[in-house]
Amino acid sequence: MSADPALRREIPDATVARLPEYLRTLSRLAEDGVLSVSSEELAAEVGVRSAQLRKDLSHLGSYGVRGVGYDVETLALEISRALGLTEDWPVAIVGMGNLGHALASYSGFVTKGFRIVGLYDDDPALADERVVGVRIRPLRELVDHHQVDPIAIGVIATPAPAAQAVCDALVGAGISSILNFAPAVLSVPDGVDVRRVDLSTELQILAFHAQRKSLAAGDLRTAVVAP
Amino acid sequence: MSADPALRREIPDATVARLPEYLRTLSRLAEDGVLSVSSEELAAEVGVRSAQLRKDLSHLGSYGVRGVGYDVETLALEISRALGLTEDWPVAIVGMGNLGHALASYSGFVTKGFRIVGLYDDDPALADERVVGVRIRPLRELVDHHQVDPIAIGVIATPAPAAQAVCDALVGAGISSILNFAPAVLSVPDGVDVRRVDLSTELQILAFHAQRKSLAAGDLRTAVVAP
DNA sequence: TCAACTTTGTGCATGGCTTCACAAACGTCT
DNA sequence: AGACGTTTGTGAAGCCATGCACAAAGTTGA
Repeated sequence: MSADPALRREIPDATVARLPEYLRTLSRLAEDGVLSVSSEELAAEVGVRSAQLRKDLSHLGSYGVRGVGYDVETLALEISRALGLTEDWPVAIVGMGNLGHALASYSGFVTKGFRIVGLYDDDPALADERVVGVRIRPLRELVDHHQVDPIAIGVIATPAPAAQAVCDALVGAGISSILNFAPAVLSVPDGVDVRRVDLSTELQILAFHAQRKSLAAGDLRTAVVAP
Repeated sequence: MSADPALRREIPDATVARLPEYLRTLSRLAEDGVLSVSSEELAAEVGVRSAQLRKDLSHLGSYGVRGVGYDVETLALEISRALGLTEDWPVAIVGMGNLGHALASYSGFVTKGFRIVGLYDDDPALADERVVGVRIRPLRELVDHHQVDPIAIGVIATPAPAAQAVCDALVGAGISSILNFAPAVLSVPDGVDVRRVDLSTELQILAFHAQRKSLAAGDLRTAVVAP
């Protein structure tokens, strides 16, 4: 017998990025009372090819039954395990402006797997306000909090100029997983993971494709440029 | 002489996704009074390899000077042109809960290139409220608005169950670029671009890496599983 | 029990992206 | 004017991810 492949082998980043999507869809199917799905059906729901789905799942182990498909509950559990969602991860949000408030009350957060344990902002106007049952505190209190009740993931929702300083504070406190909503590139030591979510980057990518479409749709600008 | 490569050749998706980052960094350098950068310097700022930066830029044309580097202003302008940001794109946001409010007042929006022209929500409690100078209206008024004053990009910030219906409404009105913040996979006809930003997906990816780190750091779970 | 049918798991080919390494091109200094 | 040092732009190689196609493995029905 071999050990769980999820814990031994390397899972490609591209696969990891798709697992949350599979999990979400499986959860919805489970709620709808669906007991079993084929790779073809699940792939159609998620919007990927069935071969890709099967290859992705093969990195976790072999949880399907040939001729039948996958048991929805089992597969959801195995993906949860692979992602590390069988226990809750404590999350702190720094920067409680509009975005911070939105994130704190976002339903996705309450989803199994994550728990908000700290909200931080140095603006005195926000001090002691409560959001989803957690009190907003000044950032300097984060270190003490982390020592008593460890924080696994730090979310930065401050304006861009403050982001690096906040990041340094988080890293200094010993937090090594950071989700950054500020439009800034953070420099961190090795071993710290940063993921960035940036609204304006996404808009700009959409603008690029929109421009291509409008040019392709008979706009004559290319012809004007060429002699 | 050939026409602008940005308008004739295909720019790889991976490159397009990095251009906004280059542009943001160049804008910051320009504000700091920097006139010229080498690919090495700019790549270090952005966090990519210099060879990658040069290859990315080569898809736009040849705007560098050998032995010197790139003129900051010129390069910023050319990237703006390639992304289609030399004119403003009208944006509408649907769903004005916490997230919608945060997006509307997000500074990234006001950045050159985008302009909020419509805010929509069917909740009567929000009707006629003004955010950043724009009045919130019921979604059914979007079609009329779009006919008078075209909307290029639609942003969906509703809860997941409403997302597909809102998407259908946007597509029906003739909008073909959509940014989706709801945790749902949208099905759209060919020719419509959808980009999704999902908080919980990002958190789950972080959780995966955090778990790997904690396992690698001497946790004995793998040893227990193996015989 | 056995044949027919379904669906998984995966070797292999294909395509795209990243990285390397270097010639070509430019400025500078003598 | 010419040699030298620097930096770009790009062919070529390597790497990773995707998609194809099929054998293996399971179920169903007779």
